[in-house]
Amino acid sequence: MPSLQQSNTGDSLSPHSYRIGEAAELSGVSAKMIRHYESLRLIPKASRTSSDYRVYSDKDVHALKFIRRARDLGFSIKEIAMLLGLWRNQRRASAEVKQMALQHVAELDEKIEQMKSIRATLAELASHCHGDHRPECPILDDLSEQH
Amino acid sequence: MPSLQQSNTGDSLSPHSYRIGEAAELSGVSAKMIRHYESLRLIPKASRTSSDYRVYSDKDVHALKFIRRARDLGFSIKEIAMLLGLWRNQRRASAEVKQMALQHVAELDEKIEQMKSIRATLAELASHCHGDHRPECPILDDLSEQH
DNA sequence: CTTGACCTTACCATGGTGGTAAGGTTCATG
DNA sequence: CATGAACCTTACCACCATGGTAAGGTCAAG
Repeated sequence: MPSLQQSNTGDSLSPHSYRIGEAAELSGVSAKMIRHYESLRLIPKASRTSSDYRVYSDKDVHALKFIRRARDLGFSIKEIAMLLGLWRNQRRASAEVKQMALQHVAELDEKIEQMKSIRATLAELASHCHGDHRPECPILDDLSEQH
Repeated sequence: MPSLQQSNTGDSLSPHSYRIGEAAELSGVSAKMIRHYESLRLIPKASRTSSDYRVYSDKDVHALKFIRRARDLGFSIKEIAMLLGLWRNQRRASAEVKQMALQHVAELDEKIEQMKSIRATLAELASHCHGDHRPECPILDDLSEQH
């Protein structure tokens, strides 16, 4: 009975309250990870009902979506902590954000190049492998050679 | 003093014995990881000196190099376990190996595409960000939008 | 005999996520 | 009002691959 249900009267007039499961569904971040992010102090401690259930506002859900999106874009938790700081900060300087994004792009480029190179090596090895019942296999031969 | 040093008489006539540090240096796999691989049964338990030091042969070092190379090519421990099995197996069938390699190539392709897409999104966002002292920042705006 | 470089085991950390167990709460239905 | 389903709570353990540290044993050279 305490406070939570704000009467589902159909109107979605601003700040609803959500329990963790609803917040998870709305934000796309699992309940598990919401608690985890709280423990990492990525998001503030949620307020609680009298029975200790976590309560989230629309604003909280919004922040969770922000995090979700940033994770999808490959930002680490630490980077997201910084982005959230800049986001919440009124006098946020776009320079910092841009710099982070560009650095991230550079890191991605490096990883992509690495993976492409590995991919090419593997594909090359596979192309020389008969792939039948015969024991000869250039892939294993390559692996067992001295590099 | 027991048994290990096989007299460094310059000749590299076959199976030398190595302690874990040497095996690590020769194979490119850290001592830490050699022990780890042993605990995972990826490699057989090393024989020991009377003072419990692990002892490795040239053949062992060769296997470690195999593992190292396979890791460099992005194979997981489980995959490497399979590859090692096929490698050590006389009647190794190249079909299995080729199939693993090609599947790995396909997974790499998928990951590369994902990363490229993320990279493009980020670069696009960054290109619209002034990157100066102004607070406007399309990157943060995108992150905080509903997706 | 001491010193330093090596080895041993056993533990903890990372990052991001999933699972499970054991218990409390809320609500609808019988 | 009692029961059960669906939710919530905390506290653990797991992955994968790797690095670190601590506390101790061993060995060769000085």
